[in-house]
Amino acid sequence: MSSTETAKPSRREQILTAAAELFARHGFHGVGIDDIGAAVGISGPALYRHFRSKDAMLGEMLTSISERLLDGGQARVDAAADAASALHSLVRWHVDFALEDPALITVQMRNLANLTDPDRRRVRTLQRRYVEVWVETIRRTVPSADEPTARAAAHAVFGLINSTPHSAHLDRDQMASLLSRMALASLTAADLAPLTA
Amino acid sequence: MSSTETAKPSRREQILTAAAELFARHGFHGVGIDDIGAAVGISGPALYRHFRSKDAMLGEMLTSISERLLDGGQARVDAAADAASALHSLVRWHVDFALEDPALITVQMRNLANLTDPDRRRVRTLQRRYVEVWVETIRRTVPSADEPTARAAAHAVFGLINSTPHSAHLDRDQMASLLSRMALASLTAADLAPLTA
DNA sequence: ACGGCAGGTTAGCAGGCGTTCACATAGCGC
DNA sequence: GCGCTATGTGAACGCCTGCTAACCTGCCGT
Repeated sequence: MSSTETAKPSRREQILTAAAELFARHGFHGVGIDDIGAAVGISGPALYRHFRSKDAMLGEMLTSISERLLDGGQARVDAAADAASALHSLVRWHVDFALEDPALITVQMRNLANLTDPDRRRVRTLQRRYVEVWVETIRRTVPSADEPTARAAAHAVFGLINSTPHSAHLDRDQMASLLSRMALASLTAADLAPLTA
Repeated sequence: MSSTETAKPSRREQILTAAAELFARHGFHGVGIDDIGAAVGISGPALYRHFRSKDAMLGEMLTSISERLLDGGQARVDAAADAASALHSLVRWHVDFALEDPALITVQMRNLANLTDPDRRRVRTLQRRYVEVWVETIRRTVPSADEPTARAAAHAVFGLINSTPHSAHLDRDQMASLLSRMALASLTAADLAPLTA
């Protein structure tokens, strides 16, 4: 009874974390099964005691991150009093997530193409739903934006926030503050759909 | 004398373009030499008449894009009358570039790690200089931003603009307008460095 | 007319990769 | 104590991939 629940996440989670780091740095195909093993102190084929295949690791990792992102985002929006604060906490949620786990965010951005077909379908569905949460929230705060514009703006903001890993120049709090402010400011400019700049 | 210069860019450029498209979609390691050949109508090893290796293709492609980005950006800044219009045309330059060649931008964002060591050094140097152009321009327009903040903001804006390939919901002009406005708006929020949001 | 070269072809090799196999061993319920 | 299960190991296998080799061919300058 000393540690019935805290001790469980050991190996599997450990492997996933290490693999995420490696995938983020070298790309899925740039990382060997032996590299992942070495990163957690075991060697090579031992990983197959925990995962069915290398693809399964990526699949599980991307599925879980997409689910967490969607659930957390939805929860923040549901809990918000008004549209403006919904958008605010949605931004804050994504920023915190990206700063908390830069490797995972990077993998999700870059390695969708390396998923197995069924895995890719599942992840894309989750991502689409997450985007939908954003689109709705954006349109509630910036009513003059039509739907395609809001969608494009959402993707652009994801790009802005997810660019985190490439610049560690600031400490976490400053970075979070900067990214949040930039994201929100950029979204307020997402109105006036047509007309050249 | 009929076509001494316009006819040359044929094969080499053609291959590079096709390879960029494939690398962007499947990742460097996810694309075979045969795939690239097939994409330009020749088959497999014929590519070695034009490039020394697969790495050399990526190297040349990333070096050239980094040079074009830097030169174009520098030129826009030099030609600008004041700081504000310098930033404006810098944004416009990058946006146009990203919309013109989404595949190249994607490859540059994602496949730095797959470069050969010497190639990576050269590309990183070029990228650093490009970032420097942005940092200086940002600091001239937003004087209250310190240098690390300006640098982080520049990276964030790159992320915002380069997210283009993932969303083709809008036509080119609308997309260019939207991204430009979002980028500029986000940069105006890059002041007030510290203090939590 | 012709020799050479730019550019293409197919066959084959060597290395690396994901995966499996046969085997070891440590903890643990009976 | 004993066997079962969970976990790890090193060797081996088969495939796939980048690259080279040997050979072909049409164009272009002289």
